[in-house]
Amino acid sequence: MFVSDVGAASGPENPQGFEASILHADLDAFYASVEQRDDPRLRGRPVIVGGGVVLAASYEAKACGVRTASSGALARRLCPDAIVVPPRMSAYAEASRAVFEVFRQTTPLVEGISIDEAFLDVGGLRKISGSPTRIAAQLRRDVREQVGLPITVGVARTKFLAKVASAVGKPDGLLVVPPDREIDFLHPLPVERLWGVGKVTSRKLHDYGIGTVAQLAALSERELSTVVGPGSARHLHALAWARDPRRVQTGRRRRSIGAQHALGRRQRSFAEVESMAAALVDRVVRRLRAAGWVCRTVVLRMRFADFERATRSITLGEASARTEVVLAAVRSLLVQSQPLIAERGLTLVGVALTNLDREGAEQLALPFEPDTGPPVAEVDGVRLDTALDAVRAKFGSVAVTRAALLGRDRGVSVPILPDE
DNA sequence: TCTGGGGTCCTAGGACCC
DNA sequence: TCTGGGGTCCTAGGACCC
Repeated sequence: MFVSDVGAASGPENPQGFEASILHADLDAFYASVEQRDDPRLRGRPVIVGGGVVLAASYEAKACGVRTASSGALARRLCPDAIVVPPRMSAYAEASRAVFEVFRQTTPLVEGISIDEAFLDVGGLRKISGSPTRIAAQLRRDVREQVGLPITVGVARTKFLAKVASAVGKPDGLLVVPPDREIDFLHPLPVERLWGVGKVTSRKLHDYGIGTVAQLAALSERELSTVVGPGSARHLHALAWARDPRRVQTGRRRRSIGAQHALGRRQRSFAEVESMAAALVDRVVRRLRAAGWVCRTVVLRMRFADFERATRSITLGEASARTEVVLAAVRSLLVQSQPLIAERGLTLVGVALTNLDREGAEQLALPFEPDTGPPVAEVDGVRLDTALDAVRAKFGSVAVTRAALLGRDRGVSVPILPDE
């Protein structure tokens, strides 16, 4: 029904402004494909990346019903022949860099969405590189030849349609949605294809008798808002009628940076939790500094035995990338949350830094904190970097008062909270 | 089935300021 | 005794995505 190969794509295209010139390029089963590329024995066989939870499944494994994010136990039951390999994050990061290099050879207008997908605007390239469809086909060949990975590309007039097109075109495909076929393409699809419809919204819609995009589109925005609220209604109604004015944006800056660690069901002492949080802080501020950022808000993420989540946050008086400042904030949030943790049992602890900003070098020159070098201490089985020890040595504790964090007290001579 | 590790965006109430 | 309006920031939570 729709163009799915280059040969069929050479028909007349629409006038400027209505042209399908946005590409959504999405690597297929990315981590698993990298593994199959690097180990010939894995080719053609079901491959699962990750142990406890499936991070990626090759298409051979997907054929057995294995899905990303399903539990490893279930995956092995569904697909006993699958080869399970541990993730090699640095290999994926390297592959991603190479693929994005190909993207940028194609057009400077590249908006990265994640490690394995991006939008490309090729609207102005017709004279140089040909039609968007031709460019998309060439891009797929280039990625295959230069990086050795399969990639699916969706081509459409809007980002959302391009994204849906690549999802429908998978694996290893090219799908073009011509502007005059958009509604025909979109309306038969299940509502879950709409960006912003997950588990909760999907249930609400189905309870209301809405299963397809066409059914959703038939509702007035007002009626839809009684089902999903005004914000979602506006957004979903627009998408269902193929309205999506967002442009491809280069150089979008990130909003937060974080690290987290699942703890399992075993009861942990508060000191143990604290040590893990300190290790997370260590990791995340290193990344922060390596990127040349400072943060102003520190968020403690928690998940409990019943899988409910909670966050607690604190905004600093002054942006910082200093380990001891972030550590003190996290410590204070942990102390604040201690009753909650004691009552509900912690199964995940995470630290996120938001309100990010670029900062000058003077902020990064720190009195006692090497930016590199191995962690030197081990507390409760968690390796810490020297900064924490320095803080402990200096203050006898890594907790400072909230007032100090908020910048109302200056310097290091702040009152210290009791360690217990 | 029993759950990892990274993110984004939106909403809403309260504090605070003018 | 009765009592405005608007704006920004902070905090927390919810939903969603890969």
